[in-house]
Amino acid sequence: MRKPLIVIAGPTACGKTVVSVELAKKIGGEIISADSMQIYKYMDIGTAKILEEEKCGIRHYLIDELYPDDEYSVSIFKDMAKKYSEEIYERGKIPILVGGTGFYINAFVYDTDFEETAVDYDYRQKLWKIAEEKGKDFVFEMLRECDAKSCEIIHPNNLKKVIRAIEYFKQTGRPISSHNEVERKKNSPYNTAFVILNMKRELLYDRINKRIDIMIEKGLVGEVLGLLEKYDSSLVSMQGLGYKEIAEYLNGGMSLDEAIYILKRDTRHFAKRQLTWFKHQSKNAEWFDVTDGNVLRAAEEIYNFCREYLK
RNA sequence: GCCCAGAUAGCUCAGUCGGUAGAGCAGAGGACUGAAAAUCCUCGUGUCGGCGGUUCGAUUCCGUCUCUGGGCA
Repeated sequence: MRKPLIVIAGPTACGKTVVSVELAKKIGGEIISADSMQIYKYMDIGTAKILEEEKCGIRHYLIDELYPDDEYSVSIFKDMAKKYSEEIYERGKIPILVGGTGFYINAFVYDTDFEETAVDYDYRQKLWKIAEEKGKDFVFEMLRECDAKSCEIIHPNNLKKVIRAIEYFKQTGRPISSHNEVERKKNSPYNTAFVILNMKRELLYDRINKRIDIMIEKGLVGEVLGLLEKYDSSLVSMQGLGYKEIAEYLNGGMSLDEAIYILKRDTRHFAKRQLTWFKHQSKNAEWFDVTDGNVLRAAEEIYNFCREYLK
């Protein structure tokens, strides 16, 4: 018997947080955040992190658990999420995976195997340097020697992925392309009610723009300033939307207006990428339109949809 | 009122020594399996301001009108 699991996904600013709390109340669920940025402490305004009072007593996991200079990745997420979900089942509750990081969600839902190898940062650095000196194509040809199949899948310009594929081969002696093929065919160990929230594009973009204005009003600049006093701007956490743009403004790279313009634009682009992911990578998902902004109605409909999976 | 400079894609602009046009941004679509809020790929027809004239042919040259900057009064 597969264990019940609820997933609430959707693009940024579509209202996942509020809907998920409503649903958790109805079904006796606890929330696990599938978000690559809300995991970090001190990054509150820019990540639109849920406030304590908004949690309504519902337990939330994987929020505020790491420091901005801690390592975080799909693999770490999956392990932590798995640990928490088991605790939730033991307590007789239902885990609700909520977030916009589709890659993380799939890793958990399909229990993707990331093997035991550690990330080899030095080797990545070395390959990055080779690319700088001899060009991306040179590194791409290096990949061809160990994993020709990946060369058909990965674009030569996508250095990051080319390097990861080479790193994977170095560590395991097997091509990442065949590993991916196996993982992709996996069946989920969960009986998942996969919910995706969406709304009219125009409205979504409008909400994103407004949300960023509110972040600025709430003091995003001060938050980033505080982070920069303690942490390096090259950290992965500091590449998050809202952090890298404001950091650039604070470093004198652009005006505040420019930074805000770019932040809004890039967040819109990000929302589009999320939607593309869900559209094609989230199989058997049920889409719910929340254009009308009626959270209670949405929660009710989603509740009815989920009940099937909880029997 | 006079003089100058503009008016071309949603925006900023390039260009056509006369053969109906192209960049960046916006926008749209897509990929993705240990950096994912990351990384990468694809997509550009629009009365070339209006009306006349010259010409086989005008967005391009000429005239005129309208609008927008700037200058002089």
